[in-house]
Amino acid sequence: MTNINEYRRTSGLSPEYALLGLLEQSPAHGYELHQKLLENLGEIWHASLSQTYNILTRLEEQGFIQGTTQEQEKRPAKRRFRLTAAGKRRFEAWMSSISACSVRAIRVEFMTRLYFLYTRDPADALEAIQAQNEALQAHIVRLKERLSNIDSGQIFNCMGMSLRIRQLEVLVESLNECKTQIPIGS
Amino acid sequence: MTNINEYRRTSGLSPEYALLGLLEQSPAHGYELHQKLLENLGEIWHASLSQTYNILTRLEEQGFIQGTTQEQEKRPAKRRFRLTAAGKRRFEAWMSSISACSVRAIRVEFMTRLYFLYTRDPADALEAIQAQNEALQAHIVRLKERLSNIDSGQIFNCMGMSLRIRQLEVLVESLNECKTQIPIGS
DNA sequence: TGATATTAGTCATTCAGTGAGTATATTCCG
DNA sequence: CGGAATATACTCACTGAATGACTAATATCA
Repeated sequence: MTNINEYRRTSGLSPEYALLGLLEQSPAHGYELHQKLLENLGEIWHASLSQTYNILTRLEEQGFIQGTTQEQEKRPAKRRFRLTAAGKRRFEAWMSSISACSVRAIRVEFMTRLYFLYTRDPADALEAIQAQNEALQAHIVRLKERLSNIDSGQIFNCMGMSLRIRQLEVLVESLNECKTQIPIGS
Repeated sequence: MTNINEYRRTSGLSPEYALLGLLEQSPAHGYELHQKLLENLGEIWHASLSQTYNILTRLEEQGFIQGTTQEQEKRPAKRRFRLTAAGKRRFEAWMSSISACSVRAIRVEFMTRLYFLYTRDPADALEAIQAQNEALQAHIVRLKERLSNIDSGQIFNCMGMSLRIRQLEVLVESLNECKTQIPIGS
């Protein structure tokens, strides 16, 4: 039960979980992971190759993945990574969590989760949208309350907040539309 | 003409320019700047006090601001910052630039610029909205083209892109509404 | 009188993200 | 057939965003 370092902050939004998710599907080396990321989530994340390696290095230091070096005669060594038990736990915890209620977190992190949920079972994806939308709506209510407390003379604070609220409201609509685009078994 | 370091990348979105702008209004020390930021743009930026100091330190290293240490008997020294000529140039360049066409950049960076433009001359703010909106619309067109080139089997790439486009479209609407909320002389 | 808030700041650390560089193998084009 | 481009595979050093813990003094209120 080596759960050293297991509870770090839930990430400031990097493709970290996407990498864990890809590794959960099958072990791979960095270059390969970068390719898959581009292919499957390329419009969502924009990680450079070296950024990908950075994250992999960190994940290994934290014990979520483990790389085995494959020496190759002539060519430089490759590293094939696989998920550790701790990594699997981290990924699963993330899969059943809810994203922060910010436009970016939803568009990027939540969409990624949706992708992995969907590849397991489309029904899970629909459920996740439901849950996320409820969280979003609750958040919108809080923000509206906050907006009403801002001195209306502070027009830029008001505008900034209104703008944010409007974006979140549209996000809810968009997620509902997404539901209709996810093909389910039925 | 000391323009060493003058053309760095246009910032990955930190309250940097907000600080320059506040200093352009009048010299101040870090704590004070942090207060003003909270008051005037608190719903837009969320910089901690130490983050504010970090940025001030960097801006000084880069020669955009200059601090004079005021020794005080008993209390630790204060630093009062003022804008240098290079800092003034940097700020002005930013003031007449256009923000990146991302939701966050608009909600945060552009709104900040709007605030400073407005405090100078509300008419400038209206003009800036116009320019920014045109850039946004052009960007939306590009993104739509890109969307149409994504293999429609890549449903998550498609959804991510559609979502982003929708957000930007709403942003354009919102900015137009902002125009009506900005009181002008007339 | 003691607790708490305000003013004013430093320091160390983690993580995001970029750009340049290294090295080899394959493939394509003329 | 040779050279150029492209794909594979990765390292390193850096800037910068952001947080949290810490220091230290004064003012204020109960």
